[in-house]
Amino acid sequence: MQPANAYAAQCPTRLVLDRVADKWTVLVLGLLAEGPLRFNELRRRVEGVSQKMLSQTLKGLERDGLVTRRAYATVPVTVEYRATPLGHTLSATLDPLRIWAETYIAEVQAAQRRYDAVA
Amino acid sequence: MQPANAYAAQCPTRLVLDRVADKWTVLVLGLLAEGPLRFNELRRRVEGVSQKMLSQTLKGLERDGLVTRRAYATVPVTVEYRATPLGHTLSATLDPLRIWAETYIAEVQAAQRRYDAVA
DNA sequence: CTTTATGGTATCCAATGGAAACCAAGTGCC
DNA sequence: GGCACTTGGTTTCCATTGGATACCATAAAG
Repeated sequence: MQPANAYAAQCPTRLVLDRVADKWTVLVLGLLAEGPLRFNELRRRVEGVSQKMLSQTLKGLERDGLVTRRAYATVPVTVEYRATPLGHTLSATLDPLRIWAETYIAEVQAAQRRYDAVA
Repeated sequence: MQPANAYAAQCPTRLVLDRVADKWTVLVLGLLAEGPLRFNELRRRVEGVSQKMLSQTLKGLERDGLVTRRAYATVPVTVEYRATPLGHTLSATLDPLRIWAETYIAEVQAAQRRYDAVA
């Protein structure tokens, strides 16, 4: 088995990076790392996500073993999502990304204004 | 000014997260953090990236102040890209993501096989 | 009897991504 | 002289994706 190398096109790491380097994944997993949430609660908290994309994102996260889904036979049905231990390790590495965005947003926007002024 | 919050739809942080949570951005910036590279060298190293997407990714990174572009009037023209200090801070926060992917790839793939076996 | 809530799926259209062709300028090759 | 090859792109076209909207079953509340 070859060493993992995300820069090689056929490396399976690339597939994982694809899934992980995704806007909704970062946001959804970030919330689930704080505690379990239900579908519509996630939908309200992650502003702008459509039902389709949230459903799709959660399915992907579940398939990757990052999130578990539990349905309760209440009425209406209750479905609870929570991060697995593996999901928590990923969320922990994604936290700095959200923090970076919030920290350097002003610098990035200033750079954008400079760039756009020239062009 | 409101505090940055990536979960709010209108928050500019969301825009930054969009750009940053991108496959090609992660890979390209990761290489440029190691040292300056030319366009076609990047293209060869980031396997599978098309000229269009590489060009687009680099333009975005430049606009965000994460990468600088320098053209030399050689023949054929030489264009060199390098990470800015800001770009280095982002790359440093993205490194753990690539490392996570390479570390846990086996676990993720095992989870996928389990999931697919049930379905 | 209509509205509300749950957690989705189905459908449609716009936007995005990728493959391939094309471009200019100059150098080497035959 | 003429063809191919290099650089760093842009353009064009088509397939895939994303998002908005409508729809579904079930049951409780008003």
